Amino acid sequence: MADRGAADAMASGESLLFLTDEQLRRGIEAMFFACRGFTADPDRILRNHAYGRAHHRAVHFINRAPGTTVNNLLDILGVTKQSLNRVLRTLVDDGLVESHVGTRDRRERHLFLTGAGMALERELSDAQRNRMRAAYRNAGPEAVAGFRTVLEQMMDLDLRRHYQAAPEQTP
Amino acid sequence: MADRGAADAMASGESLLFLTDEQLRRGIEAMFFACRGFTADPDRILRNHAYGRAHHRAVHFINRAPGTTVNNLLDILGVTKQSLNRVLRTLVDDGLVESHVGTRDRRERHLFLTGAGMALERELSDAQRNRMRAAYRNAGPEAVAGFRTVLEQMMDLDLRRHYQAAPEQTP
DNA sequence: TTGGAAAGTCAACATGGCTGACATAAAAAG
DNA sequence: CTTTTTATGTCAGCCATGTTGACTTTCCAA
Repeated sequence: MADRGAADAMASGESLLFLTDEQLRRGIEAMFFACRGFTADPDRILRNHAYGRAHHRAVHFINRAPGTTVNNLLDILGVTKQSLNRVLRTLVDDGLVESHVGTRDRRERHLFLTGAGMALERELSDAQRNRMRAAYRNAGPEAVAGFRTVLEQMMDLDLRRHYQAAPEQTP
Repeated sequence: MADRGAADAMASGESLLFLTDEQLRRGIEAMFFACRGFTADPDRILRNHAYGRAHHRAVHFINRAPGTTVNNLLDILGVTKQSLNRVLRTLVDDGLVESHVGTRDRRERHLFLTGAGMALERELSDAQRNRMRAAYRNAGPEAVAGFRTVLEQMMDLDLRRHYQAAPEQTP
C-alpha cells in the first residue's frame, strides 16, 4: 500500500489525486539519475576534445537553428554573455563555429557550424540519440508518448518561448 | 510528415523502428529543458540559504537513507570525497546534518538530518514535488506511467545498483 | 601485529557560472 | 544630424564545485 506503482495509476484516473509523497519522490530521483545518465556519454566524448558541457550546449543549439544570433543563444541558454562568449570564442578559434555579420542588421552576428563543428555535433548527438533510442525501445511506444507528454509539461512551467529561433542567410 | 508526433507512435508498435533523428532530437531537447526546469525551484530556494546544488543532493540522499555512510554517499553522488567533504562540513557546521560514529564499525560515520536539516529538505522537496505533481496532473495518468517507464530505462543504462542503501542506528 | 579500509584534511588547479565596467559599431529615435 | 539604444565583445575578479595527489588518524580484520 505504501507504493501503488505506475500500473495502478494507469488503471484509474482518480488515482493521480492520491499520488503519495513517496511516489513523487521516486519520480524526482528518477529525474536526477536520468539527467546524469543523459549527460554521461557526451561528457566522456567532450573530455577527449578538451571541451565541456557549455560547448556542447552551444554546438547543439547552433546546429538546431543555424544562423541564430548571439542574443538568441543567450536567451535559450540562460547564461550571461561573458559566460557564453568564453565558450563561443574557443569554438570559433578552433574552427568549429563561424560568425557572420548580419545583412539586415550589421550589429548582429549569425552563428553557423563549420564542417568540423557539424562533425562534433554529430558525434555528441549520436551518443545521446543511441541512448534515447535504447530507452525508447525498451520502454515501448505508449511509454514514449507519455514520456514526452510529461516532459513537455515540466518544461512549460518555465520556458518554451525560446523553442523556435529565426535563422538568416546561409553562408 | 516531417513530424509524426507522439500520437502516431502510440498507434502502431512498429513506428518505433522508424523514429527519426528529428524525433529523437526533440526528446533530447525536452530532457535538457526539463532538467533545467526541474532544478529551477530548488536553486532559487538554495540561494536564499547560501547553499548550492551540491548541498541539495547531499541533503536529499541523507534524508532518503538516514544513517547512510560517507562511502555510500560518495558512491551515489559520484563525486570525490574531497568534493563531498567540503559540502558535508558546512552542513555539519551549520547544524543541518549530524555525523555519528558507527557501532558495528567505528571507522564509519553515519549521517542524519537534524530538525533544521529536515526543514530544509522539506522546503526543497516540496518545491520539486509541487512541480512534479503539476506536470503529472496536466499530463494524465497514462502519460505518467510511460514517463516513469522511460526514465527508468534511461537510468538503467548507467546506475541503479546504488538505488538502495543500508541504514544503521537511529540516534 | 600488520595491512588495508573509512574518513578527514591540505594544497593546487580547471571549469563555468556570476558581476561590474567599459569599448565599439550600428541602428533607431529625436 | 545628434543622441540614445542595442548587439556584441572584452577585461578583471569572485564563487561554487568538480578534479588530483599526498598525508594522517582511526580502527577492523587477516
